[in-house]
Amino acid sequence: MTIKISDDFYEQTPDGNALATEAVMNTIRTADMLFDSIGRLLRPLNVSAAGGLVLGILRDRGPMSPSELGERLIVTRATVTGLLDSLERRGFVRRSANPADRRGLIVEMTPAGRGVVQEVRTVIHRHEKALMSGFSDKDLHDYIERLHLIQDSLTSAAEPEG
Amino acid sequence: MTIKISDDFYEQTPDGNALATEAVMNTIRTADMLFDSIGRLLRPLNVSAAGGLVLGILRDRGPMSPSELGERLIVTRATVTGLLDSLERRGFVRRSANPADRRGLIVEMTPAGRGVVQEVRTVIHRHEKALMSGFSDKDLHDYIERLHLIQDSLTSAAEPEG
DNA sequence: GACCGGTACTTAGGCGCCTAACCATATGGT
DNA sequence: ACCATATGGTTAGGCGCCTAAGTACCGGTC
Repeated sequence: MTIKISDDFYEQTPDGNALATEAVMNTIRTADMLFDSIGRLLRPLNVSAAGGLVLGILRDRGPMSPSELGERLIVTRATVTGLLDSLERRGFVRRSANPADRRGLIVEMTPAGRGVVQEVRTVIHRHEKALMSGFSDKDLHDYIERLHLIQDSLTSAAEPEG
Repeated sequence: MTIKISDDFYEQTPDGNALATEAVMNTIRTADMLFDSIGRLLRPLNVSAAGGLVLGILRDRGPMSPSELGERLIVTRATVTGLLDSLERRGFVRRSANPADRRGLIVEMTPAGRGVVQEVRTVIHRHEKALMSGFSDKDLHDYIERLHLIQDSLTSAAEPEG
């Protein structure tokens, strides 16, 4: 990501569909705004949105390897290295050797991390609820379903012989 | 952006709403997948998604200042500097002095940029149309409307005294 | 005509993401 | 045992984004 595109953008070509274009652009733009708003919310807690996710996973699932974190976050191991560097610098997380596999590490939260993760969660869930307060449960359901359809469409497009 | 979150993620807190959380997470995830897919599509053309947008705007609107580009893209001028550095390195864009204002620059496409932008547009619009082919126009309309509602909600949350 | 606040762009530094390449270790097959 | 291959993590380099700070210039005021 990230780029939002003014509404007036992107002339159509003959083989396009203006509504499809608008749907795609607005999905990206909305997500970007959401992500930014979460980042701003978390800033006072000294955590990034991505860092908050790492802590949340660690809290729910307990200590795990960087690789497993990467799988859950759906990012590469290289990205996890960077996230952990940052979280470790802030004292929220600790890397230790995995006694069962000398290549591997085990990542666990420190007490400081444990303290911040609850705040992160509370703040974010409150934010999400407020943002979506204009939607009924049915609306949200339909909306989520459409997102899933798009995701499916993307997945099958990416791996045609999946 | 960017982070996608496994579905099983994020335990709820009492003042949250699981559907709202899911809606937010899936919006971000979907957008990220969309953005990635566009990036992959554009890679053979030697343009990034953001670069493609810059070229598209320049094509539709003609030469303009970096500041105006930033407004249209909704990014800071610093970001535009980087985008233009990259596009200029690839020979798609040229910066020249603005005779009317010695602080300012004018950005315009080179012939190479003009050549690539049509390809970019065709490829992306075809992609978007294919992705959304399972949706009726009404579906797309409703979907886009919901995205707008979320954007409005975010905007009013960001500037309470707007 | 000197000054001051605002505007245009760049630079520096940080985060999050990626790919490619590189160690170290693990593991399965012969 | 030995080698090929696979896996775990890091590093290097690139992109896109940001904030903060710096330089250059504009325009209006006194």
